[in-house]
Amino acid sequence: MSKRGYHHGNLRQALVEAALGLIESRGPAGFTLSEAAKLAGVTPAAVYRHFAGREDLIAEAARQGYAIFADVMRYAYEKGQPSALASFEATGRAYLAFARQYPGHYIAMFESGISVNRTPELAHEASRARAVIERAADELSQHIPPSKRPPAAMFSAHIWAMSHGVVELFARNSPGTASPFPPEDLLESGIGIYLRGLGLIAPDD
Amino acid sequence: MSKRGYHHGNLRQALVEAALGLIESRGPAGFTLSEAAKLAGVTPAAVYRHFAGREDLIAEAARQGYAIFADVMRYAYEKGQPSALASFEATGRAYLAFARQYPGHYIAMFESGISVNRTPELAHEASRARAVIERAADELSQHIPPSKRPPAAMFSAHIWAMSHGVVELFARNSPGTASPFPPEDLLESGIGIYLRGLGLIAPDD
DNA sequence: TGTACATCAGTGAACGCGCGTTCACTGATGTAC
DNA sequence: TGTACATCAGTGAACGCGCGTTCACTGATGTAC
Repeated sequence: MSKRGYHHGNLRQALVEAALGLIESRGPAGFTLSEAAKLAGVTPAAVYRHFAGREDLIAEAARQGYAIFADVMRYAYEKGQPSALASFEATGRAYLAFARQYPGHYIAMFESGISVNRTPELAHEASRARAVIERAADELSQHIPPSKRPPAAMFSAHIWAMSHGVVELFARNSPGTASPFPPEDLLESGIGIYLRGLGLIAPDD
Repeated sequence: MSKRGYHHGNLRQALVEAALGLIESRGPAGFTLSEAAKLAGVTPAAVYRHFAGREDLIAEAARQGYAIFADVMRYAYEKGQPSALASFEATGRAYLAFARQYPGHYIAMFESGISVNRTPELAHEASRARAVIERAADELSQHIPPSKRPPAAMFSAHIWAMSHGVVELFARNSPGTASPFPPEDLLESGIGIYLRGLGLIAPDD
């Protein structure tokens, strides 16, 4: 807002933010290159100075989302240390917190239909995020007797799936469906029951 | 295919099926009224003899999806009777089976962005499906001591969330992400661990 | 400090396209007599 | 069985629209001297 004139200053980032706003308020299909340009106060053609096209803009929005996501998860993980259990639970909560706090990013990442391998940068950030969850799961799995220990990647997948399902089904103001419980409670209790099933927390809470 | 001529015969259903095919192969955004009409061998204008518009066609596709879904779930439920546990597990499996067998319907129902309350018929079928899952959860919850029994709606929500998450993250040929495990195994083991956490199946497999 | 100049971010007009939707129409079908 | 007629499913042309993308351009900015 400070600089006004022929040159924008930081159009690239302004476009990403406009795109995120549109995606958040109108859904992945409601996003339009032209409208993002208009929101940024610029002609559609100007977008091509910074991005190869429409898809490329979405990919960058998703990349920034994965970057934030990975940071948030890692922070939660570290805060839970040295307890493997606390770390694991914290990353689960962080997942939901991220989805609520950055809905535009979340949609760009998971609902826009763009491939995680579209650009190397995007793939890199995505795998960084995945690595945090898997490390948390791996440490936790050390506390299960090896004989009955499921692969760590499997229960990180379980938690990821439940988190994602809660977000998609119950955390969105999805039209017409009222959530029966606060999504935070739903996820927290779900993960709790799951961990009890793994013998990682006491059955008699 | 039997009747060819000026009148189509059963254009309404043909349009729904064309729409489902498009949604399945191109995603919810790739669906186009004009293209569905073309696929059905008809002018776009003809669609308006049977539907109020584009959205209305999608809503009908979703409605048919919920109708099948409810039937499939109920069948699984009944097959598992009189064991509450077997019924519950069967509905979980049926969820995934439905998603795989009717991908077009699944997308129309959960990813097209149309509200479940868009038409009374759609809302009706959707609540029928929900009722089956909730009944299965309710019966199962009878086997938990009342003092430590979570609301049935809560763990039907947990299972729904995990199922949906598995479908969205691991059961789609989602571009660029390879599933670490067969989704069926993932869901089966996830539900197993969860039920163990509720004390509904023995901790020692 | 002032001038000449290269750079390159953004303009504005234009494009071809497919979209959803409308409209007056046409002609196949089925029914009444 | 044959004819007249009402019905209404589908036609075909047209619409206005916003889209993503291209192109030659312009003018603000920053640098060299």
